Amino acid sequence: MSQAPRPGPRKLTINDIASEAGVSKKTVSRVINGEKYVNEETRAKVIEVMAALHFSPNPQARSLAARRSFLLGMVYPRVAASFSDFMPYVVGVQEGVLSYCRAKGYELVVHPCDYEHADVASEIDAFLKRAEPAGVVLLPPASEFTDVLDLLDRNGRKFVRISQQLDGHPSPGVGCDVRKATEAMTVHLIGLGHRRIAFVGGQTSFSQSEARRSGYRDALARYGIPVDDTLIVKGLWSFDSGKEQGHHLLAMNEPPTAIFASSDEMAAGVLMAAHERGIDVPGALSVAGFNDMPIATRVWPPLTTIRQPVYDFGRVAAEALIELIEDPVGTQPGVNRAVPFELISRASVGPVPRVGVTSA
Amino acid sequence: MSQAPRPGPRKLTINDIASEAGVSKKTVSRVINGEKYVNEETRAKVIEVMAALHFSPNPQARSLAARRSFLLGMVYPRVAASFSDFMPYVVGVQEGVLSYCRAKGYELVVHPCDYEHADVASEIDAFLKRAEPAGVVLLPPASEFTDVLDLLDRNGRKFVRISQQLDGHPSPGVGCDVRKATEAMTVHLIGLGHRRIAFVGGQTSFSQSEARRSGYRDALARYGIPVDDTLIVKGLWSFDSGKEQGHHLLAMNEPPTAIFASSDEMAAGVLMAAHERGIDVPGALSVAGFNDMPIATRVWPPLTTIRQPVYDFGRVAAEALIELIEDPVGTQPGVNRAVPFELISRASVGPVPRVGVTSA
DNA sequence: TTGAAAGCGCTAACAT
DNA sequence: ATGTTAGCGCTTTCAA
Repeated sequence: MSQAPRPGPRKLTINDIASEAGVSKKTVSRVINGEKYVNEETRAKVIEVMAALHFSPNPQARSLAARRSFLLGMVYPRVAASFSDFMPYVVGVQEGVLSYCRAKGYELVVHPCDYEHADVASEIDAFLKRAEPAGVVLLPPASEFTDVLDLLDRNGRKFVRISQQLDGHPSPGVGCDVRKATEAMTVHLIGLGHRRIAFVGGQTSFSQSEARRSGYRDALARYGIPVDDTLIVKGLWSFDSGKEQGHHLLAMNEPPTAIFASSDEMAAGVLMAAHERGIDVPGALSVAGFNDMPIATRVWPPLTTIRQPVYDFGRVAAEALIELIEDPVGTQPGVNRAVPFELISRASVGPVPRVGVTSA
Repeated sequence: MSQAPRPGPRKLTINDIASEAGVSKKTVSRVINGEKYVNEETRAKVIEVMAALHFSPNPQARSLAARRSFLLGMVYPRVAASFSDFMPYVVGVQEGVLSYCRAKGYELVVHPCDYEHADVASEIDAFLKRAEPAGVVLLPPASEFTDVLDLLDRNGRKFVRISQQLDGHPSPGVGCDVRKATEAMTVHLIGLGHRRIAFVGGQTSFSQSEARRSGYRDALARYGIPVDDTLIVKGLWSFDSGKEQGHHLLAMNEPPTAIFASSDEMAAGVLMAAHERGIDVPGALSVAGFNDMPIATRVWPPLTTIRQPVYDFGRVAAEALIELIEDPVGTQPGVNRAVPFELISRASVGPVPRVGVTSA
């Protein structure tokens, strides 16, 4: 019967390997940890015995004795139900982190958390106490909550932030320059002749919303285009809010010729609003998104957008974190690592329409 | 300076709590583990001291001494790059698992793995050896690979499968009856007058593809509709393959009036093919999907589909797994738990067109 | 380059 | 209801 509570052969320990290989347990330990000063023949013998017996050292015992954990933590928002545009971001980062930490012998403990309720900082702290990972990668929005960062700092936790605000805290940060990316997209639209460019931002509580908005403003300023505040609206990052704001903008007396939404999810919502109003995209309206999520190529027309290399975020963050853990003296704590973004041009953006015909 | 390698106050141990509370360390241990036979006053005192000192027991030491892990593992396919339709499934299950295992004091170690290369069974086995979780939740396709299940069994691992094939192995399984769900959707289409119903299945190597196909066949049989094999095609679960198969089907001399794709991703691809051919959905063609993923409501028209309660899969699987771990004698190993599916009716499916006009 | 002894922080087994 | 002792499987420290 499957999974019956049978005793099984007693689990192998380092002692079994030691006696089988004819060395002391300490020597086996040295081989396991790749230490220097082991005779190459001894090492080979030990490795051979371990392989033959399918031995694998007990990670908990190792952690206890060495006073170090072989676990890395990752903190991010719950994304299954709401907030789903963020899902590919989280998963991408997660796989990036794993690609590196596996190679370094760490496993990943995940901690999605609810940001609606309660005291997030102590919730995260409690997680760290329960799991005791060697370090933790923080994704937005936790990576941008000062009270979280300060608490972790006070408790001597090692962490790396993945954030749009690299210089938001004196701890290592990884991310793209979002302000610059937003500016690049806006310049792209201006280059196609657009002048009435609307901007659908996110909730102001997220600092990245602000970064995106200022990139938009800077680009307009650079080309001497006056900022029309009625063209700057706020969504909630969601599809529905994008649709709502799209309808709002397209119902204006003098509607924009281009709408730049600061997430693909919202851009898809804008697209839906245009469809519902019979407005041709990109003939009468250009729509741009942000993030290059899967949805960007699932809608019609596919979205021009900004790609953030989320997998790289994860890999680079894991790299920085493991450096911090394994070489706490050599590492500059506050060093940030910027990863380049990419403007992806697809069919949802085109030249400004010749005449002011934008609605049916 | 943030995250400097400072010594910090020596970490608290159970001994500190014991002396502070004026009891032995064993009593503290009893309180931590919620054991019976502790005087209520003593218990209260210990709890008070632990709270006051912000004490949290070292999980690694606990695991070592008690010879049990407080980690649960989760094995699933890598979904960031390819295969992205599966992402919400994985994330949903993950959050379901977490909702239950946190409540029970377990943390979750994740293991996305590549199924393209190598020996999956030993790859998973190596993960279990490195992390030594108390048990593991297997998602498809690992949950349907007999060699994986057999190896885990031989090694005395505790696991629960989330799978479409509940009776595919004598170990606990959680999932929906997919054959029945496919049948229900086909019957739904038949009820709307459709007779030429195409079916876009998945890769035959996945057993769930077969279950879905047979549900389709059964429904047709029940209504005395002959099976036209040219209407049964294979995709790769992906958007692109759905689009390709959609074009193929719609280019037929006598094209189907309804296309039932066995994933939303593929259904979205079919929709795209219809758009490209100027075929009105649902006026001239009905399109149904499977899974009720976010994309189902991001396309136009939104997809009629089958919802699988993935969060519940996760929660129920964690429940079953922890039962297996904590009460290995009382649990029936082979007990499966079916979770009900739901047919979600949206605008992509309508009555069969009056005349045979299906293309522009 | 190797080994012996001590102990990481906790729980099991057996007292009392 | 509580305490004592021994040890979980490994690494550290120090000696050889």
